[in-house]
Amino acid sequence: MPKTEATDKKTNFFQDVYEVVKLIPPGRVTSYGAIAAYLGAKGSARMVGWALIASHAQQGIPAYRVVNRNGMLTGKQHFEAFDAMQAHLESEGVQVKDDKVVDFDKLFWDPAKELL
DNA sequence: TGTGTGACGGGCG
DNA sequence: TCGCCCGCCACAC
Repeated sequence: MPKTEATDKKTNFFQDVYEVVKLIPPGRVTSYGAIAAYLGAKGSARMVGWALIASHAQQGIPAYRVVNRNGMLTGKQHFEAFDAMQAHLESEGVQVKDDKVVDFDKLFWDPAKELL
């Protein structure tokens, strides 16, 4: 046994979150709850947010495409720059107004459906 | 080992 | 409609 799965288990959770986030297509956004539900951890959306914080250590993780259920860029304060999150979204064609994603309902990307 | 915290979500008044 | 509380689970101290 190469490694203890019990210890690797939590790591899988973080990696799993990264995998889903990386699968989010440009110009689209999703919510923490959607990712949590897709991972089977429905109701534990906070864990997704926690994983996103750790995602800073990883590269290629478009965490700026992940917002809360209201479409608000609640995690922007955790970015290198407060406007980096909004800038990235606008760069992909996602309109952001008052730290909120415009037409969030249309741009919403549900991994449980799209990634089926 | 136990307590507190957190990039959330849903329910209730 | 707005605001508050509870639940949820992993991690840090």
